[in-house]
Amino acid sequence: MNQFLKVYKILMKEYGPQGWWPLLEHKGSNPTASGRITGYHPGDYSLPKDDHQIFEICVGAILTQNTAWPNVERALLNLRRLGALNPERILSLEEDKLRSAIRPAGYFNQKAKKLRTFSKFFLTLKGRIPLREELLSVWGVGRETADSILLYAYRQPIFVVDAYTRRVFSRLNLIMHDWDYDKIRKEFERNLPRNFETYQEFHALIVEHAKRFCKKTPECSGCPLRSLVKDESI
DNA sequence: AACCAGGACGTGA
DNA sequence: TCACGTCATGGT
Repeated sequence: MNQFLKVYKILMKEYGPQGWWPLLEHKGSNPTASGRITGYHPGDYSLPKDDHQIFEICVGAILTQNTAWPNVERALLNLRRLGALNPERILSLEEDKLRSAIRPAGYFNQKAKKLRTFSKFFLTLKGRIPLREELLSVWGVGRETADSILLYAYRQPIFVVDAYTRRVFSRLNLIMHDWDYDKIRKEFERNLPRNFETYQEFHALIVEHAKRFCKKTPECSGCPLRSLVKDESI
C-alpha cells in the first residue's frame, strides 16, 4: 500500500466520514440549537440531488475562496433568504443587494462579479457536465475552484488540491514545494483508487486534519500521522 | 490585536 | 513563467 493510501486510512479511522460538500438545502438540514445549519451528510455520496443543489455547491466553491466556511455559510443563508440560490435570480438581483448578501464572505465586490459571470456560464450548460477547460475559462474560476465544482457538484474523479493539501503533504515529504498544482493533483490521482467517493472523502479529511493538527504552526503532539513522518525529530 | 481562512487575477520583470 | 500586490469579512 502506498503512502497516500496509508494517510487516507489513518485519517478515515481517526475522523470518520466527513460528509462533504455541506449543503444548506436538503432533507435533514435543519437549523441546530446554535442556529447553524448542519449540511453535512457523512457516508452519503448520492448528493447533490438536483440542479439546484449543484448550483449551490458552485456558489459555495466561489464564495469560499480564501475564506473560512462559516462566513460563506452566512452569505449562502442571505442568498437563500432572497431566493437567490439560482442563476436566474443572481443575474436579476440589484448589484447592491447581491453585494450586501455575500458581504460576510469577504471580497464581496470581486465575488459578486464572479457569481454573475458564473451564473451566465451555468445557464449555457443546460444540465450538461462542464469540461475542466470550460470552467477554467470562466473569469473567477481557477484550478481549485474548477476541481471543487467537478468533484463535489458533478461527482467527477478529479482531486482537489488546496492550501491544506500542500501543507500536510509537504510536511509528510510526499510532495515537493516546487511542484505546481496539476503535478500535485496527478500525484494524488495516480496513488488513489479512481473514484469520486474516495477523492471527496480524502480531501475533506485532509482539511479536517489540517485544522486540528497541521495548522500553519503545527501542533504535532497527538498527531495521528506522526508515524509517517520520516524526520522523527518532528 | 495581529493573524488566518477550503484563491484568483492583474501587473511588471 | 513567476513573484508580488490586491481584494475584505469574521473568528481566534
